[in-house]
Amino acid sequence: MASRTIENYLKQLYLEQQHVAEESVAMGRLATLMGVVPGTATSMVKALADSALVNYEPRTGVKLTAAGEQLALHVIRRHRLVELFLVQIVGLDWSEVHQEAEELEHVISEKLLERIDLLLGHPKVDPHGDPIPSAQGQVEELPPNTLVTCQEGEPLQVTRVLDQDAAFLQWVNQSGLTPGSRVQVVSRNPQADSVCVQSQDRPALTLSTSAAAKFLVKPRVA
Amino acid sequence: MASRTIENYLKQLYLEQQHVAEESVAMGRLATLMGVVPGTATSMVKALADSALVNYEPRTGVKLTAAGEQLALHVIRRHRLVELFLVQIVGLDWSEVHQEAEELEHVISEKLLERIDLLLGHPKVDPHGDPIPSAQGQVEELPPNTLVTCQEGEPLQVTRVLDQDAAFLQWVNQSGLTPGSRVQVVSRNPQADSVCVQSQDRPALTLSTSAAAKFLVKPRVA
DNA sequence: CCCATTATTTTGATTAATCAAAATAGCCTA
DNA sequence: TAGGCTATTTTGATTAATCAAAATAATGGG
Repeated sequence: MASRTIENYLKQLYLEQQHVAEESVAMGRLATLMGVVPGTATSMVKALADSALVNYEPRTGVKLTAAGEQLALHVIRRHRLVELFLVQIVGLDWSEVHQEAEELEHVISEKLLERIDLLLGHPKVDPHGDPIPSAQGQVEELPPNTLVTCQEGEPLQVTRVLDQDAAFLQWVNQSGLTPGSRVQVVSRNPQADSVCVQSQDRPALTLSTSAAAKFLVKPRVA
Repeated sequence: MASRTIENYLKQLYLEQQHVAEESVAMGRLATLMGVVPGTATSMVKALADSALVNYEPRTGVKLTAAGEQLALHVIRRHRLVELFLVQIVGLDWSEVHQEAEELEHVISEKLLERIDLLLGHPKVDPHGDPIPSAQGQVEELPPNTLVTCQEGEPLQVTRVLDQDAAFLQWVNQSGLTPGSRVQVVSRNPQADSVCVQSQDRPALTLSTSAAAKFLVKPRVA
């Protein structure tokens, strides 16, 4: 069985790959996510590569293999089921369950996990709206909602930006629509072919429908 | 915070001290309980002694300090509350919860623990009949039941033998009334000053009231 | 009272995960 | 194209927990 350190590296890699358009994750980024110095990430990733859990390109980055992704998905399944369990059955507040699940995800037996899954009625999403992978490691890829397809006023979080053009991404940075930022659609105007978006505490921002379609979003429960 | 290894050493020491009449636990015994070679136990115990969690007499044995006992009791509280939670709320079988609790006891937050305690209505004993220490580390020492004071027919487990005489202990070994064995009182005869006891699948056994009083027992829930 | 058996302690290595700091590679700019 | 900056990798140490095996102490029988 993978150590909890390995499980955490795989999990972070999976989550990072989700909303980073580039295929592979840079070592520095991984080190930051894991809260270790870069050298530690390098040596850990080499070990993961030896176990065929990741593909590692020195000086370029790291990417999960199919096996690594499966393992990551199982950890994420545990995490998200535990979160929902703690909210629904135990009655903790959804804001405190992430930290708790961070530990529990590594120690819960398969048996207990499936019992929890049953108790919750095989749920599809966790309290944050994130999808729960199946026991077979399949994720219900949420129908990719964008700033164009989502509901007006719904609290959202940007998950991914589908355009790699540098100038575009620079503008994204300035406008505060980077992955992770909290946004909501204020209004749409089909005649003007525009979408008005509010990002965090910034002034509202109007962009074209085609530009808005480049932003994948997910529902936010905060 | 103590590592989970330290928590486990302290827990084992506490449990062992419970039903061993001698004050201190021998190193070899501790090593066996922890599933490590004797040398490992020695070096670990030295570290515990440096942290003032145990008193260590080289070549004699080890004994929890007040601080060590407090820590042990907190671990045991976690363990037993988790066990009861898994049976009552999650619906696992009482036979499988020990293993599960063995892991969970180290990672559950104080908050979650108290929530579970509340959910269960501040219970006094776990599914095995073992008392649950309070949040302040107080144990309700169960009134010391013996083969003389318990109910006839009640399923019991021997917890302690109060006579250190070697010949007596040898006889205890032969008769199968060692700590941990499952017994029940078949009948008592005040006139004959005797107690008839059945131990596991052995033939029933009759001993004097004074001999029977040397056996501490606790209720068994199997 | 000495020796053999047994329990315990020492010693020296090992493994996983980490850090600090030096070395190196890649890339961009002047 | 030559520096120079930045990200990455190497190298050498460290810590916690462990084992194997040698050394040592205690105990009990002859």
